Amino acid sequence: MVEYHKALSDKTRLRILALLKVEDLCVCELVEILQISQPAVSQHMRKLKNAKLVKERRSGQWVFYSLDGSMYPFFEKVLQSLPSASEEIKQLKASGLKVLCD
Amino acid sequence: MVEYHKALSDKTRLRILALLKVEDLCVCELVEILQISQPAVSQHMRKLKNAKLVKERRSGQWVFYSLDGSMYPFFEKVLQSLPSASEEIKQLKASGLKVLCD
DNA sequence: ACATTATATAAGCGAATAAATATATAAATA
DNA sequence: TATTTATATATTTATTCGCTTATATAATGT
Repeated sequence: MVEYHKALSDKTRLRILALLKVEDLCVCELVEILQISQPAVSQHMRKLKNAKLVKERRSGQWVFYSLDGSMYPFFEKVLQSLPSASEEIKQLKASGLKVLCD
Repeated sequence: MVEYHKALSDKTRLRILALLKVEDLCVCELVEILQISQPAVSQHMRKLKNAKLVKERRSGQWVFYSLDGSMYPFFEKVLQSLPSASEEIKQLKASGLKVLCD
C-alpha cells in the first residue's frame, strides 16, 4: 500500500501514466515527450513496474509499457482523474518520432 | 494530486487513517497508540491536513482529528482497503487512556 | 498570576529519494 | 563480427523525509 502510493507521489510518474492512458509507449518516446534523460525514464518505469502499475513488453529493440494496476480497486478512478495527454501524443506523432514498428 | 499521494505514502500515516476510520482521535491518543513522539504525530497530522484528508476540531485543550478526503473520489475505496484498527482502539480504552471529555 | 496539560513549530540529524553521468546489456543491421 | 540503437543498471550527488530534542503557543485549573 505504501509502495503503491509512493509510486504515484511524483509529478513525472503521474504524467507518464496519463500518457500511457492514451496508448502504450516505449522508453525512447517517453524521453522525447518528457525531455528528461533516458536513465531517469527507466528508473521511473522500474518503480511503476515494481508497484505493479504498468506492464512491459519487448518488441524488437524497444520495450513498450502499458497500464496495469488491476490489483488496486481505486487505481482506475485515479487514472480517470488525470488530465488528458492526447495532445502530447499528437505532437509526438507530428514530430515524426513515434516508433512505428509496433 | 502529488501531495495527496505523498500524504498516503507513509506507513504511519496509513495507520493513523485506519485508526480514524474507527473513531475521531486527539493527538495524545495517537501518541499513546503509535508509540512515537508527540511532535512526530503533529507533523503527520499537518501533512494529512494539508492534503485535505483529515479535518481538525478543537475541544477544550484537545485537538481531535477526523477523516475528510471528500474531494478525492477514490479516497473512500482506499480507506476501505485499510486493515481494521478497532482492536487497537479497544486496547486504548482498556488502558484507561481514552480522552473522555469529547 | 502561575503551574500543568495538550499541541504546534523550529532546528538538526540520519535515512531514503531523484536525477545526472558513466557503464553494461540486448537487439538489429551492415 | 563490428557498429548502431534502445534500454537497464551502477555510482555519485543533491534533495527530501521522518524522527528527535528543544522551544513556543494555547487552554485549564489552582
